[in-house]
Amino acid sequence: MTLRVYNTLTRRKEPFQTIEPGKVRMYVCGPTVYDNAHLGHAVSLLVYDIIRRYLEHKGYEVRHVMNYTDVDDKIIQRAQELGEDPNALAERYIQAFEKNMRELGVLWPTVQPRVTREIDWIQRMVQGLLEKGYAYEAAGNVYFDVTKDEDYGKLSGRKLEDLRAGVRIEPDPNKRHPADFALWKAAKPGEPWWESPWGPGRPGWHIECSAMNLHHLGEQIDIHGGGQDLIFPHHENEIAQSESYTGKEPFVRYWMHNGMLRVRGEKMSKSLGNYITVDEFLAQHEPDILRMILLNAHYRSPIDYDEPQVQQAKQALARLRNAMRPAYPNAPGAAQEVLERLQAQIQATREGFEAAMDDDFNTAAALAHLFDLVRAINQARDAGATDEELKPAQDLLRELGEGVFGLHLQPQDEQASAADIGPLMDLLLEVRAELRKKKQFDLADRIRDRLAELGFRIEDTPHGTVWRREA
RNA sequence: GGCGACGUAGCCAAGUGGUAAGGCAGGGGCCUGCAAAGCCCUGAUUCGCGGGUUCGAAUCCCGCCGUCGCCUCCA
Repeated sequence: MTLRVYNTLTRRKEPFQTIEPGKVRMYVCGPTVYDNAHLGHAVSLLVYDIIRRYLEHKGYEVRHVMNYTDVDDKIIQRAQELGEDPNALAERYIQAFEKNMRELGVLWPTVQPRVTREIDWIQRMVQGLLEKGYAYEAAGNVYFDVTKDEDYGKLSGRKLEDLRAGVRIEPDPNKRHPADFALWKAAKPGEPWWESPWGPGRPGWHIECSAMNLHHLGEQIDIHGGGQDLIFPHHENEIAQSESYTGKEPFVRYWMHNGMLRVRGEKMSKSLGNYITVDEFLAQHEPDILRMILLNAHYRSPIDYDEPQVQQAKQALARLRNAMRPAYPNAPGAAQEVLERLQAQIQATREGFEAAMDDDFNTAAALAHLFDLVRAINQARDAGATDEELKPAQDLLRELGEGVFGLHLQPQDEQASAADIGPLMDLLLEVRAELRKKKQFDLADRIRDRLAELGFRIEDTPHGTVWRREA
């Protein structure tokens, strides 16, 4: 089965073929670091994390680049408001962002370039675009001339005439066409600047990604990802710059765009003020809950964030985790027929999961296959299967649920601490079993309740009492 | 105004020509002293609405209604 990926450029799912066999060059647009990350940023991180995990699961070696925009209007403005050095401000938010990345458990990008450290590559591209006649200078600025680019608008499906008509802000008098965009911006007093052939200034927003791609991945790449809100103008402009500069098409084989996170039907964004920061979310919920919310939908669909969603994800996650629980105490072993059914489900799950993921990373369908496996595991456990007998199915659940989806189905620390208190817990449960035998349920329940307060859940199954630590 | 996406049970959601996955919530049952977890059974004759194409459509076409995104910085 081959992977098929939806390409925004062609608006179709296409067979996934990399430039170099077995290797994927993937670029994902990172944040502008002028404030704390909100859940929208987290969605993007998690979506491409899951995509990358699946590619690696399939055996690809992924070179994953995620940039930081660490110099731009908003950073400068914010720094001026706070009386802080723009570089220091950017650095502060990069650190905060990376803390969130660690908390969310995303695989670390191979390279994390920053605009301020790529100035020479950026200038080289600007210069090249000028020389080739795709750009022009005006008052210390350099603009890309969209009329020189034959197929400008192909990604977002826009025509130049429409853009001219639809301009909402007053056109920059330096621009020849309203859709022209800055490659290099002349520095205003008090702004960070670099020396250049066109005078002191700094890079425009779009050129950085083109330059970083060229520098870290090459003239042509396999996957370029980002939020759907970046399709226009950001990615459209990237294509224009990169293809005009290198003369090679396509710049990107597969343009991927994730759906927006919404709140009460509207996009979660800074400007609307309807956002929840990653820190705020993580103070209330574990990161896997956000992962579950995403896994339950397709990455290209918008997702509404609300409390019911969170609760549903939480319950679903608990169901996955419960399947990882051990066999009942003194399990006698399941009947041959039961084990055969479990074995058949293992096979069906592996195949179904991969087929779903191969279809443009259909995580919702893949997750459904995981739940089928969950049911089979629980059935087998109820039928008396031993740990040994459950192991192959649970191993698969862990391989796919943890390895590909990035969930934590069996936290390491829980197991470690469990080992330490095991004997103590056995003693307590022994006493409690005596109490129950003597029908002293008030005392037995008190032990159960008190242990629950301490974070240990006791459950009396038909086969004996089991306990586990609760998060 | 232009470009694009979406509308499937109470909720989330997959499914893009062959007769509606999965999860959450709910109801009934099993198990249990109770609880929890788990298991079994249970829900859309129907996929925003109206036409059309087809032997057959949630899936294709046309129209309408509604929601959202982009066109300005945004993951």
